[in-house]
Amino acid sequence: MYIRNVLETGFGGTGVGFPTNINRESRMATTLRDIARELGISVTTVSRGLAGYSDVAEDTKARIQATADRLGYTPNLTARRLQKRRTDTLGFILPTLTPRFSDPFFSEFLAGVGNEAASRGYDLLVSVQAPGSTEERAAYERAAAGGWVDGLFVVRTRVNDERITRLCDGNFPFVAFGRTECDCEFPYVDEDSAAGVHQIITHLVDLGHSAIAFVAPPSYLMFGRYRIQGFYEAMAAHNLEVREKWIIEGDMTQRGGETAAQSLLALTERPTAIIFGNDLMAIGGMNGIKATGLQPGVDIAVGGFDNISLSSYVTPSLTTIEQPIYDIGQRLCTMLIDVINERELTERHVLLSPTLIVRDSSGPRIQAGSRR
Amino acid sequence: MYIRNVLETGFGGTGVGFPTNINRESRMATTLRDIARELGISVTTVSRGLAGYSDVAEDTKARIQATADRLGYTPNLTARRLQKRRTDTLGFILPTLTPRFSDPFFSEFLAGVGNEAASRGYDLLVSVQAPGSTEERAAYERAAAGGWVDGLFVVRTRVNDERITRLCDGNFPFVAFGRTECDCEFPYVDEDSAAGVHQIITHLVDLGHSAIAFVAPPSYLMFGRYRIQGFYEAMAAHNLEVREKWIIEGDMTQRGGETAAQSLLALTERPTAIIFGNDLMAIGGMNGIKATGLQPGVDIAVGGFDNISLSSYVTPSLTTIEQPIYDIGQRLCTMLIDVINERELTERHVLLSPTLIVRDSSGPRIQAGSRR
DNA sequence: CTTGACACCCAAAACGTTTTGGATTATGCT
DNA sequence: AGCATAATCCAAAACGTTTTGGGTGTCAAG
Repeated sequence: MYIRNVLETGFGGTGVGFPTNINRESRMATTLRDIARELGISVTTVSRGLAGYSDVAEDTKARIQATADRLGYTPNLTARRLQKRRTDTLGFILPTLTPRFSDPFFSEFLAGVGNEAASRGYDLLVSVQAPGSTEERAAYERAAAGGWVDGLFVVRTRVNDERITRLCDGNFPFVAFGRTECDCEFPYVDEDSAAGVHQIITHLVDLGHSAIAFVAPPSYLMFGRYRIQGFYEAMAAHNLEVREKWIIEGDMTQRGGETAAQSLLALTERPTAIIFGNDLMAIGGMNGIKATGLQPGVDIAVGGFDNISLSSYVTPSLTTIEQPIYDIGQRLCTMLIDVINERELTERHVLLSPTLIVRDSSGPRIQAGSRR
Repeated sequence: MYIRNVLETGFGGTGVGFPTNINRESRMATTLRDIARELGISVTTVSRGLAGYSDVAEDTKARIQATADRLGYTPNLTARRLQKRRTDTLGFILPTLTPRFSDPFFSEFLAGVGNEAASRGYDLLVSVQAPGSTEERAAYERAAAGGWVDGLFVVRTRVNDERITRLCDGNFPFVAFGRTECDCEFPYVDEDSAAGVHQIITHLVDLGHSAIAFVAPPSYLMFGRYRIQGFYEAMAAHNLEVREKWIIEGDMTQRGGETAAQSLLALTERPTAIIFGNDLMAIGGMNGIKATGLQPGVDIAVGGFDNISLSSYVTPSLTTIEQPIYDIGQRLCTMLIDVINERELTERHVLLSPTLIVRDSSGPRIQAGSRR
């Protein structure tokens, strides 16, 4: 016999290859039609009644509501979305460097975005994809064209970020945490990383340091770029020499910070201070320093970036640059909702001034002994 | 004039009150119909062609694919979902105690779930809601009935968890991280918390401790309950006296651990060891201990729970009970997908045996001097 | 020259909602 | 009575996809 309606080959779309769902009979949700049939009125009236249109008599409204409650009616979101052509959902594609990541950055950002979204009646669709992967590209593609979400958050912007150019081209609503190098104009919130590095270097110089190393974030990330740039500028502004060996690119993890610190301390000419591109690396770095028998905050000054909630709890507590990720998430969320609803943004480009948080890891004033 | 079709009153459903979307004309996505019209064939054939049915001539398939690519076709997921009656989306309602949370637990769990989901072609819908709030209830209601998601993760199970009873009643696919006290049967993964506490207490007893305090997780959380219970049992097993004053309920945050530690050390009869209900509290607690001039790991032994990635980076490094949250997330995700697709689970109830990770915070063997 | 088998295609229905464009009846006003 | 107005209600279309239940033409075997 000739078999039809059976999927033999691969899939064309983005669907998934699971066996067709056997009828889950126990879960027959009640629909508008059920209510309508029950009351002997039309589906239209039920729909409009529930939606509160003045079109429907108060008395009818009440009866509709009553049977809706009795039958345990919940609107089918998918159908609603199809008709309204909006999903009331915001998308967020997590760029995880390592599959097994655990970056407080994300949970804090998610908290800010999530709380704000929830209070505005939006849901959050999260997808985890390796940055630059084809899967990531596919996810953005799907987002931009498939009615997957109403708008997107782009985080950890990259230098020449193809995600952004793609979304700009497609004219898809999105907001970014961070800037990028491209011609297109888009709403973003960013922290002035260069200014942050400047502050921390000034702080270290004030403490008497001049041999300052930098464990940089990956340079393909825009904020990495800015921080590195800021590092050079600030060093120049203080007339300090920059040694190329004292600049190492880290991978944003504790382990990365640890190994970076150790390789810096293995140099014949050691720095007296190390700035890390984020707190996670700084915390790992301090461990690396301890492992070589030195004390961070005493023998080596350490500075971080982000002020994650744990940085005040490590020992020594971490001198760092505050980055209010939660607030940024919240703010970006309201911005995105405004963009989606085509409201004018009061500010399309927000550049936050960082604040230095001095704790113990930068240590006390040192003798000018190590000056060169 | 009488105005119609304008929403004067509130909404009936779960919709949101934004102005009706002004036609975003620039974003007219191409549909199957566009492709069909272009090729002069039917929508059916286009759909089946893209889906790879043998129903369609190879040549036609190729032409369909070509124009689909040319027109930049992406299937409308909402329409697909409505028709297929499945969303290929898994739901996750984050119970955040404080609005401004930042718990590595969630980011790690999200990573595990998210990676697994992505590789299986599922998306993740995340909502942030305060535990026990009406909004949380509404979110679960919507999930269970509205075709919002295909299945749910329930985390941080509570004693007598109404979320679980509700989902069981509704026969909705879900899996839980943790058990609960109710009659219903459901798939879960949990760690044997009681056994974990047992291990850590045995470790402390081996080191010579007998005056052991416990900063417990909230007792309305099921794992809190188990850990408290385990504490009593283990103490009894070692013939150690439990002082009620040495048991404090914490709020799972660093700050909570800090204040708990300080109030324990303010007692006239001090414990020599403190076990914290999670690593976050333990890290905060160690700071509290330092603040009173004592050294954790030297004057006071400290144990945690979870083994978050930072616990090996604090000073002293934290002795704790490993809880492989990432793996649990991954495992729960495959379980949930199996449940959704009505496959038999190989294991419906997984109870993981914890492993003790000894680091510096539990300190060396002490004199039996403080024995009573 | 039938008769199947086969390869390819399609119209219509369905999913559950909202919107459109009236229809129907009652009410008040000249 | 005649006419506008108000108060309710509703059938049908639409959203974009997949599934159902066929149809049509070709070719080889009888």
